[in-house]
Amino acid sequence: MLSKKTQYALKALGYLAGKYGEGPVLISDISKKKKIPIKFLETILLELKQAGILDSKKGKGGGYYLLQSPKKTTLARAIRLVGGPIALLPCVSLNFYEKCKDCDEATCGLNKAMQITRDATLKILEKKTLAELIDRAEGEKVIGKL
Amino acid sequence: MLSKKTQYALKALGYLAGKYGEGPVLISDISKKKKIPIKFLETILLELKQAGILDSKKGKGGGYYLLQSPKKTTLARAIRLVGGPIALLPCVSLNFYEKCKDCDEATCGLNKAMQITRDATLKILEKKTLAELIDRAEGEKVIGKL
DNA sequence: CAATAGTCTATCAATACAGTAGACTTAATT
DNA sequence: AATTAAGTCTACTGTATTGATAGACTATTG
Repeated sequence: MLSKKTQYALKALGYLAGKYGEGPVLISDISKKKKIPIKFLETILLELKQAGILDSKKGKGGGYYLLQSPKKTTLARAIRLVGGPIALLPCVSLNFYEKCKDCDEATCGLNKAMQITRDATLKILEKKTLAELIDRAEGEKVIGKL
Repeated sequence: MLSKKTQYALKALGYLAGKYGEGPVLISDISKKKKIPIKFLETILLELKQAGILDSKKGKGGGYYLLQSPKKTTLARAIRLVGGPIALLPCVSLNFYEKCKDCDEATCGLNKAMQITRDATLKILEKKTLAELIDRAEGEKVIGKL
């Protein structure tokens, strides 16, 4: 399960994707439209900025916006940035690998099964992008432009 | 990420799969071989018994054993029993579904992406069984028999 | 009856998760 | 320069979940 934080992050990114090219979007706007507690959202957006996928402008007329076209950022990347590993076990994680103590990966059946699962999941999450997160009721105008 | 509990459960089940048909296996045996804290393991095995995938015998010569051939129990089932949902979001979970408040599943991009991911994951976990968890260094003798 | 082995009840510490408060900085507008 | 709008930073806090343990109890075998 993705944490609430990760869910909020993806929702917010989807919203920003729908507004890509329209300049900075207010935190409070995202918060209202996506029903995300504003203070929590602040910390999430900041984290995404520091990770280099968002940028922001301070002061009047400020807000957050995607640095790149929504199609440039995969869901796998977004999830990893705020939510950590995608794999089901540390010993099969590509980005957060940790060796299993007391079990030989070469012969461990669990390791192999989880590796295959991970590959199937990644095949999708590395292909899908923030553009896919745009709500189909709201974002029709933008989707064509990408 | 699977919880420690789920990992332990899968390891234990893999071990029992390797001993299928050899009678009851001691908790302490599983604990030692798979390096699982014995008291924690006790509660896990009990849970698996109550869920109907293991059975046990008390007293001398007792222990735990699989009720059915390892090939009869899928990894998806085992994971759900002790670890809960496999899907990444409640709103795309088949067994632990919860409606998203404030978001329409028909148009939500996130919902759709996570549904596709879930399907890919399940396609594997519903096919793989406890037999696949048998350590390839230990279980050679048994695998042929299944 | 003694020894063995699973079962039940209760509890605990540590961590992660979800969320909040408030002071502070930066930028645009008047 | 003053005002206002907006993001940034520091520091909490409560709750739930996770991972684990202790000890008494029950059932079975020889």
